[in-house]
Amino acid sequence: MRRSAEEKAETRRQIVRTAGRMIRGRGLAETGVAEVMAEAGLTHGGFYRHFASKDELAAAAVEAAFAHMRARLEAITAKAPPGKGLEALIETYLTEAHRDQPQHGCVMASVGMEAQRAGGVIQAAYEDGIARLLALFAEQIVAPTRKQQQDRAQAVLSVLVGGLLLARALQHDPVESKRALKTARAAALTLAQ
Amino acid sequence: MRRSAEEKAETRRQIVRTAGRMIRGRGLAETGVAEVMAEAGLTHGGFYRHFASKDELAAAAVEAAFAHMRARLEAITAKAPPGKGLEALIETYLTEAHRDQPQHGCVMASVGMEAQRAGGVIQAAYEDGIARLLALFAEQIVAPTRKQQQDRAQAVLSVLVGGLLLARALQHDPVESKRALKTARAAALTLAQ
DNA sequence: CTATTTAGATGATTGCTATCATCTATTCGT
DNA sequence: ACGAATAGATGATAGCAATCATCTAAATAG
Repeated sequence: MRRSAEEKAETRRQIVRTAGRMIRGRGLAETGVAEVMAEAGLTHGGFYRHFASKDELAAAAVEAAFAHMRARLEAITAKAPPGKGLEALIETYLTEAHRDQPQHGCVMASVGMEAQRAGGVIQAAYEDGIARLLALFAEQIVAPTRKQQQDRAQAVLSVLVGGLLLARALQHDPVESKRALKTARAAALTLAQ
Repeated sequence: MRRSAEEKAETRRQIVRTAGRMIRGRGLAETGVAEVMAEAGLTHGGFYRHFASKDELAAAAVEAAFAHMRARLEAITAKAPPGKGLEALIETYLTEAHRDQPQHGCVMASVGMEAQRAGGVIQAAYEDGIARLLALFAEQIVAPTRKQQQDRAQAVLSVLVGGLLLARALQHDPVESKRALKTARAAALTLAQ
């Protein structure tokens, strides 16, 4: 059942999208090739027509997830009033929706250490994604020097990720978890300036 | 080759300690029962004399790792000059040593989301560990009200974990990685007051 | 001192996962 | 239109991991 080049590319995108969701939602090791293919409406056999290995799929998924996030964040800063871009980013990141849906959220918060430990192409895609994310944050920060912009971007990203992780860890106590989100939002704003 | 009750307890401690190291260093899914036992100087067969399942071992390992960390951190605050306890905690957490040795470090930073997703006893041990860690931090924070103490503890823990994660993600660029540690230390100090 | 218990070793077993060989139906180059 | 190429399906295969049955030698109860 051969498909056209365009159909193949769309299939590939679909596989990558599905893998990205599953990896963030269930973890790298817990996501199997066959499951991804089934979820994408295919069987496991055709997988290797698209990827040389599970690792290459995972790397593509990490890359795509970061790219998708950047696109969303850029759209948000574009819509925000001038000078309020970073605030908008912070508000978007530290929400209950993001806490409750890791499968659609930040790779760093869902599979950070796993991607790091994986090594090879996965780690490379992860590290690249982080670097670009940092750059995106830095752009939105007003500071006297470039160095200070970058410093603050690092600080802000740190609280965002740590705050989200903490909010998830406290999820069994909804009040406490919401508090963690709120506290982290305030902290991020403080560190931004 | 039956052992005395004392020997058995020591063997168990050894298994838990080994598992804690391996789980933090390599990940939950990547750590096998047989490997843990081998690393502990035993064969895989005796495992079920000590634990009902891999999950129970993992839960025990998470709990022990948190307990060990609390003990270390409490020792550090005890040695610090009065009023400087939190500063000492921050300095200890955000070091290159901690960045480079996840197998001896904070569970939240090494297997946070994995433990969360695992559910059951592992998740329970993880969430309990976080709660106690937060309490330990709160104790060291000087603030007008208890609520403010807890808020700041949440904020500080968030930067610590996020900062460590970021420093690890930037490890390929040692300068940038050290900068992330330094920035996060400064941010944590700011948020503490 | 003997009988019973059991820590740990050995060796299945079962189930899952990544990967690959082969098949088939379709599409594209010519 | 026709033959080569290939996307995806079907169906192995190989390896690994968790769990368990059984065995053994030592320790403890009586």
